[in-house]
Amino acid sequence: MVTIKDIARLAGVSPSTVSRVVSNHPRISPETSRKVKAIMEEQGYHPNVMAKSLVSKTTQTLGIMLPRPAEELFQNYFFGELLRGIVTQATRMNYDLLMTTATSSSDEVNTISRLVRGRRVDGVLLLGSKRDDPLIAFLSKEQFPFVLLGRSEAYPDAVMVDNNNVQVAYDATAHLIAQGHRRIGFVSGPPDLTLSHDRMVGYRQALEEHSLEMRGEWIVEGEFLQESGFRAMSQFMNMPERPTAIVVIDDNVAFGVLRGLSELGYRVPDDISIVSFNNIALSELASPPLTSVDIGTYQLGYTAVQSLLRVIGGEPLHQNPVIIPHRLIVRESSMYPTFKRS
Amino acid sequence: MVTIKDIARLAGVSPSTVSRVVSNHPRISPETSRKVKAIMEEQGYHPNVMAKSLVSKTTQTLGIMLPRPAEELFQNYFFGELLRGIVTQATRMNYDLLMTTATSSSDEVNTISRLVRGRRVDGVLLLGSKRDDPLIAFLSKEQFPFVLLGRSEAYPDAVMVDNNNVQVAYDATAHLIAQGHRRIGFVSGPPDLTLSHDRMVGYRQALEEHSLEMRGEWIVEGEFLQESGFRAMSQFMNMPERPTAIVVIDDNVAFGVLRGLSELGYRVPDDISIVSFNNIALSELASPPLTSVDIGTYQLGYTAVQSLLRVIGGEPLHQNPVIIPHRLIVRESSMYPTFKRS
DNA sequence: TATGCCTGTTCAAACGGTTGCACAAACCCA
DNA sequence: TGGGTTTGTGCAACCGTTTGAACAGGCATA
Repeated sequence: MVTIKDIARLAGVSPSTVSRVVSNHPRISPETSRKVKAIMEEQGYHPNVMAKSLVSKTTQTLGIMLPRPAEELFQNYFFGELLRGIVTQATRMNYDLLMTTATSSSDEVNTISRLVRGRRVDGVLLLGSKRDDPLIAFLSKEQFPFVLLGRSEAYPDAVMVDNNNVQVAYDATAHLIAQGHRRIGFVSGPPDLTLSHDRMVGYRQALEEHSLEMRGEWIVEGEFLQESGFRAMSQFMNMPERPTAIVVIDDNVAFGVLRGLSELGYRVPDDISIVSFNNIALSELASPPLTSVDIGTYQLGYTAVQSLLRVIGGEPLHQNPVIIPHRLIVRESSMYPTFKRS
Repeated sequence: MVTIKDIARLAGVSPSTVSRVVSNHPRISPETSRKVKAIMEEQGYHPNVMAKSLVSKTTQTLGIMLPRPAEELFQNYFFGELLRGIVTQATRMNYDLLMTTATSSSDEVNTISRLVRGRRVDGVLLLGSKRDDPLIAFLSKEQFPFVLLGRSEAYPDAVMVDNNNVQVAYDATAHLIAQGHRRIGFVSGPPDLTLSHDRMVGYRQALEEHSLEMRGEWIVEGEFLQESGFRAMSQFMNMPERPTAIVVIDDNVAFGVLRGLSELGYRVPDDISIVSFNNIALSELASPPLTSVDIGTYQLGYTAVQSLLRVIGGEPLHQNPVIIPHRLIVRESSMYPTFKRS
């Protein structure tokens, strides 16, 4: 392992001089700089990152905490796209990414506290938030830089990047109503997630504003898995008065819904219409192609990193939360009247 | 920031004693240990990771280098599942994961050299390998612990975790032959990837052994993207003598193939049969469900971490490369004769 | 009672850098 | 020509830990 001292010795200067060459200190003579740089190059010297951050108290690393259970997340295209946004922006800004996950949810705070108090990272990105999230509580109390990809009611001062998920769900539901549907169901995600909650609120709001019936049995809560969608369908379709359209919390779940319906012998959108959220690449390739709300997943990740770096740098935020715009992409799965007419 | 010195002062002992309490040194009296631990707890003390690794020369961190272009990878379910295997095993073994990617392919070696020479990580996981990969060359030369998720001909001593991709493709192709197909095409990935190369070899081997015709125009190379599959179809289906079955490099690409065929008005498997690789969760939900080779993606990631930790620990490897078993999952997309008969 | 061995703790150096301060040499200008 | 300023470099302290060596006191053994 070649260190700064080795370079110094070989160049016949002191370690401090080498250090200053590396950091382009203005008072280094061009000649020395050239000589030292040549030797560094020749020896393949890179400053030891640990030593550096020990004195600079900065790591050029962002922590990303995968929520529990991580399994669910990984099986979702959504995650890959989000991660892409995160990695792209972090790399561009010369930051590395440290990924951790806890082995159990009771271990979550411990895991992050290791990162934070061990000064392992300069800031933390929280992917998704529970409605009462101990991680947010911890990071707030520690006054450690973090950004929440999502929303927290309990900590309105937390820096957040999110969609307006109430509006997102409202738009999706309103679209179905505009298509003539009057009985609309909702396949939701885990109820303790802010995301599920917000979308549920939007769905309810849309029904209410149009004075449509809201039935408890038309709402099913599950996971972000295809299975959940699949199971929800056997529940729904056995009802005497079943919905004619369904809002689904996530495309992945919607794939399960489609499969469930096809196994039960129903056709989409003729027998029942579907809209879902996130608009992953495959939505377009489903049969039928899924109507879905594009929530700007890549931009979500990208922006979150941007905000986090701002927090770390102590720069002011223009606004909080940052709301990423969404857009309803209408495809065949919800083209009920039009489709039937044609 | 509370340091070991603060704890020492509050407990009325020396920093070395605190350090020894943390590491459960046998010569610490139970009483001291109790006292110090109480104070650590009260102060929320965690050892500074940087300082620790500066002296221990170990980081408890694994680097994972995302290949260029990262975009392609992220759009693939395959990646999420692989990452899940990696994260799970790393977390279980108390290692963190550092993700980097290069901004350009010329920057790849630089990026990894920063990690390696900066002693930022204890070992590196290389996801996928090009046939002549400068990263492998670099890591080999540096004698830095790394594991290749894939295969390298140029560096047979590198530690590798891989499928037998020749056999994988052979099995898939042989299955089509067994179904009665005689004209079989291949939609491949980027030719410089070992993966594409190996699967191409397996495909060729199967054809050869059954004395089937091998036509250059029946082979198309593309990216791991749906678009590639889509485009390949317009090429194939315009040929006077087109294949009756196609082997596709990846499920994601196969989705594009399916869409292409459906837009051109062909039915699968009646008009043309499809088999592909990786067996991502959605293969089952495609229409028709995709025949695909399950390559044990999760296990691939999981095992790679295991191997890497073994290399880092200087433990002997039982075998190299470690070959993860695969299994052909036959679904409707290749059920040509059966399907037609029924 | 002197000797050696535990036991529990402290001391100080080391890990590989950064940086404020000191200082010598060169330069400038009156 | 002498004072002040600038320029280029070195010294030494410091970041927060670990760890080998030293050491003081207690205990057992001969």
